[in-house]
Amino acid sequence: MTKPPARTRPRTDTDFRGRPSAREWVALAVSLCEGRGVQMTALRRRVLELLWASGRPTGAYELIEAVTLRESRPVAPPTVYRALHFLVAQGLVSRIESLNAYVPCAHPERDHDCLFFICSGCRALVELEDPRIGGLLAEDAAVLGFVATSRMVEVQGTCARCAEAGAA
Amino acid sequence: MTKPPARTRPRTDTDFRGRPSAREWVALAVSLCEGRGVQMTALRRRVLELLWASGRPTGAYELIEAVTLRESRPVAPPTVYRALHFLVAQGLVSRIESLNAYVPCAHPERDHDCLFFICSGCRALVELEDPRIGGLLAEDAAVLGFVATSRMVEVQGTCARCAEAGAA
DNA sequence: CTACGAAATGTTATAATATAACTTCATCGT
DNA sequence: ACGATGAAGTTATATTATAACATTTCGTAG
Repeated sequence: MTKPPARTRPRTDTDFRGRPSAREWVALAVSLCEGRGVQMTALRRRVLELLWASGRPTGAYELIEAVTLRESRPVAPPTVYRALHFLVAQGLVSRIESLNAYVPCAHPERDHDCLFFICSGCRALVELEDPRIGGLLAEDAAVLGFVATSRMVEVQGTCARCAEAGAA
Repeated sequence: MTKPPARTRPRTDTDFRGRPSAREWVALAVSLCEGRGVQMTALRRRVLELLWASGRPTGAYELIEAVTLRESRPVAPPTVYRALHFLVAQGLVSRIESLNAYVPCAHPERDHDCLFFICSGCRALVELEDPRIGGLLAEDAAVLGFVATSRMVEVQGTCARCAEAGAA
């Protein structure tokens, strides 16, 4: 009774680290940019690699430090912020508003309608696709005559692992 | 086929300004606090009134200025931030993450599962309740073994009025 | 009534996040 | 080479938020 008929199964990557190797994933991003006629420059790529390597939501200033280290030269905020803007615009990276942080998008090849589950215990993030949510949001937007350009759905809480461990 | 069976109708206030008068609404907030045994102090109430009066998502520093004016004395950031934390914790105010701004919650008496539609044309915000979204999020969380404590759903776009006017 | 504790607020300084404005560099087509 | 364009460098600053500690307020136990 409380269980609605399963229509489309939500799909998750449980932990977005892992599966595609860094190289595969970055290569995909590069080819997407080529296909769109936009430039995946060295800097943008570096930011993308570092973000992927981090394996968790990462703040801009943390990235600035990481790029500085990796390039062995000081890199100022606007440089990294510009790269991030580009990557977000290309759908390769999502900004997590409730953390002021950034994550690589697990499936940049698909037009993404992602939900983010953020564990306050371990700071990990799980990205999940559930097209049903997008459908309802579209429906609600239509009722309002509202033309949506982007959506963000972020759920705070405790992941399974941390819940077991009794953390918060 | 594409239309799911309507279960619960979404409900909106179209524009959260208007309907309840400032006095009614603040009185409701006060009585909720009494019922919970928490203190609605003069400062917290002042912040709430100013937020309600503003009629749109309002930044913390804008509120600081407004309180300063209204109280005819300088008020420092922590003072207002503390009031905002309290009001958010009590469900009287929502923080809009994608704007770094705050809005009074239209229906503090109900446990809220609100969606926010944010117009980039006129900066207005529409709050909408759609229990179906909360249901799906709960379902997805369950699949992950994730224990949710709070959610945010924010949709950016253009409201009906601005769309007509051809704004962006 | 006063002394205490708890909660709220005041005060000062600073942290964390992000962008404005302008300059320089690289690349590409002519 | 030349100029146009987009990217990146550079400097300064805006915006948002909190840490840390002092003071006030107020109910209540003694």
